[in-house]
Amino acid sequence: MIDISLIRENPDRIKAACANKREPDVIDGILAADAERRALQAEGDELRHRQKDISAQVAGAFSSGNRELAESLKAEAKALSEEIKALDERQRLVEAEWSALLLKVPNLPAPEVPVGDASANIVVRSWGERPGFDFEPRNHIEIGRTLGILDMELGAKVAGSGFSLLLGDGARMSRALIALMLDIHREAGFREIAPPHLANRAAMTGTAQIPKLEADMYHVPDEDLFLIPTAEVPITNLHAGEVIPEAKLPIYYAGHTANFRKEAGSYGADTRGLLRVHQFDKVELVKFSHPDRSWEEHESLLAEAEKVLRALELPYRVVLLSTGDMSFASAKVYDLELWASGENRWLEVSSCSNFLDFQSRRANIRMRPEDGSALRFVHTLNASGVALPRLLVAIWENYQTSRGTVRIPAALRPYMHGQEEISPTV
RNA sequence: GGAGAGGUGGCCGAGCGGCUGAAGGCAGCUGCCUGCUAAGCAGUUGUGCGGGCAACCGCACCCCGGGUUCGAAUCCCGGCCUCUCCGCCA
Repeated sequence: MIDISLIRENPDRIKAACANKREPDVIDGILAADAERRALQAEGDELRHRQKDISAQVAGAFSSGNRELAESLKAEAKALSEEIKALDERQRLVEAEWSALLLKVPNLPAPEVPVGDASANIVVRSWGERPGFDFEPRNHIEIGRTLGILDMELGAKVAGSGFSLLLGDGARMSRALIALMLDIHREAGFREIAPPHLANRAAMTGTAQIPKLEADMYHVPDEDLFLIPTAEVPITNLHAGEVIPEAKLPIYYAGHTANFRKEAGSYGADTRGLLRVHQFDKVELVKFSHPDRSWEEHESLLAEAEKVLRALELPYRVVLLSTGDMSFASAKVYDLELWASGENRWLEVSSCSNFLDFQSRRANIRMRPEDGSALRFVHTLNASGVALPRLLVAIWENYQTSRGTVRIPAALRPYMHGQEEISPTV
């Protein structure tokens, strides 16, 4: 969340950020609640001070045998105690309102982020050549059906519409890609994590899925648990409530999980095949950074995600998202988009975000500086490295042949026992 | 799922309902001392909120949330977590 003192000192700047991020403006409500909260606390502290003082005199009065004085002090303290209780109740309500509103304020976009909607996004660079074909390239749904490696109907049969099901070499390729990606990241110092696929409400609030995205997550009511929409949630919350010694930073983690998203309201766009499904695998990269060095860490994190696409020799571009297109919690986001020849368009396979101290304030993740100065919030970052379904789409569509087969990228062959091609299964 | 034990500061560990933000030890920091290392002596070392330019002052925090009481780390209730035993199970 945003530092309350920043809101007090510069409300207009926060309001502008809300507008640019297309988020409702709750700043005036926060300022009002904040003022009331502070007044109530000052009043309560003063009453508690007096109450403590009188209480302390009770024992003395008793031991010196002055019963009457003791009883009158008790009565006085009792009256104060009731006054305090009433005040506490009001303070609790005001504070609940205050913090609920505070959780709805988005992070501030970094200065270099273009203001506007998706049309203001900037293509930072491109890599690789789009493949040429001397035939009409097919899309991944046709390829999947022909090769017997993807069956959306079966996914719908056992779970529902929007659940994919990979078969045979499709499932194998998915597994191989996960291994390849984790190996790449391990090489770069990312510690592998296999976290729970469910997370509690506190964790979801810490990384800011709650409150904004609560309705988009699958929920287990009995335990108040949520199926994770990204491994960012369990991994970032690994250090929730901790104070990390400065020397331990930065910390890098990589984890593979399934991810679950209702995708409510997104019907009509990208609904075909693997482009937008309710459950998908992803390798996620998470960094805990020294607060003074997160911008360098952001660039190197982007480069880390790019490694995967380069290893697989897939043409991609890097897009700097505008204020209106970026996520609630982020200060700056690069998207990685793969070219998919059958879809004939770019597909987002990774978001690489710097959250600065936005998540660490919520999850209370701090750093103890070596020079003994005050604790500071660390910075958190994450990137997909990368999402599986659209990666499969791009590989199948870009590596398809006129014979109807799919060549396996060279880097992936060692992970598939040297297999070079996926052919139709009978 | 059933039965029991327990959750105190960076760590270990004490704590008759009041003078305990919390003994003692360890670790850390600062001085002093010692020809190196070690030892020794003295002091010091939590976090958050509110107020003040500031030294500082007030309040809160002994897993979390309620309750009893003039007063709770200490008593009562609920929850969470850890450990042991039994049952069940990939």
